[in-house]
Amino acid sequence: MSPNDDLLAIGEVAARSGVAPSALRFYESEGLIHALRSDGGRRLYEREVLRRVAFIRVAQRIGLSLDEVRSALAALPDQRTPTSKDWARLSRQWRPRLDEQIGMLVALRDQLTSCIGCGCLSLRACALYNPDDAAAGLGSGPRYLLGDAASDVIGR
Amino acid sequence: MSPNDDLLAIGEVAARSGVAPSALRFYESEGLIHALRSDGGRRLYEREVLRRVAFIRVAQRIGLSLDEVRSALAALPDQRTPTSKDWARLSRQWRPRLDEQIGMLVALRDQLTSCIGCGCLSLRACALYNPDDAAAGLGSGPRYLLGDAASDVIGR
DNA sequence: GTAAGACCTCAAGTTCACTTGAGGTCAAGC
DNA sequence: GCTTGACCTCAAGTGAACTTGAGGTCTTAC
Repeated sequence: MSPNDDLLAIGEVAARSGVAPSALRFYESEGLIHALRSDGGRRLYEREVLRRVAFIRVAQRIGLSLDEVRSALAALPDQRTPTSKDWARLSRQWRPRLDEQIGMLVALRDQLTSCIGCGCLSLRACALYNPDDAAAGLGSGPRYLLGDAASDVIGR
Repeated sequence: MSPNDDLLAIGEVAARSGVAPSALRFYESEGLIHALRSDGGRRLYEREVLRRVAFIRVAQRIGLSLDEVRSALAALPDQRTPTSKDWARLSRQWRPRLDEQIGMLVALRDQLTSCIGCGCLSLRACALYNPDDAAAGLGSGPRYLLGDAASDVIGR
């Protein structure tokens, strides 16, 4: 592999994408991006990787885990460089997710004054207390989500 | 402390709030809630704790860390049981945060088709790539946020 | 030709919000 | 009186998404 066949070193990709080199190595270890190697063993990235990284970061902002991102990326063509149509197709899938998240927060906001403001803040009756499966992107780690278990009311 | 002066055992609080006993102990260790003790050393909770726990969980849904929740709770009166007015005052503070989050997601959605759809997905120009300080609630752990470092564009 | 800096690998550490487990105590019912 | 189940403490583990560090190699510029 010749050293500058329009390929980027990891530092360059890092600078251009705003993603740390360690993160890029990590993404590679996770199978999210791919790099060629120089004779000396250094990573050489095709320009395409910038779009891939951008995709990953935006997907994360929307609340996808890297696992989900990996699945999404798996839908890209394997044997040719993805076109912008390919990327558009992928990102269109975010739409419902975004809509859902927005709806969730709006509902939360609408309930906020009336619900806590009124002093009920109950666990059964209060709409604030029905996160359902909508806890995407809030915090990390194993966690029991509020669900059927929340079955009582605060007041006597 | 008499064993049933209208106080709740940890299991009861757990069942009523939907929060695991281990989490309640954890919250206590973090100074978020407080418990009296029985002669035998068991935790006895005042009814008020249910509202406190509810507050904590809702705050988390909005994206606050436990650290922030602690600060918020510090604003509650120390010497008397908080009234619903007190709680309302606290939760009103969530409003701007919620508004901001919603705005962020809406902007993201609005940009989505035009931005990725058009194939630009650039790092400098694309609105998708200006998370600023708005990464609240996305994932965990130390992480470099996209910022000034993201300073280039994908296309040549 | 050599010094500096960019890069390599691999293992271990970090944060958050908890959970799990070990080893033991307390309280209620029979 | 004894079993059972709820509870106790304290230390260590978990998962995601990385970062940090140690110890070493490559490449470039002078």
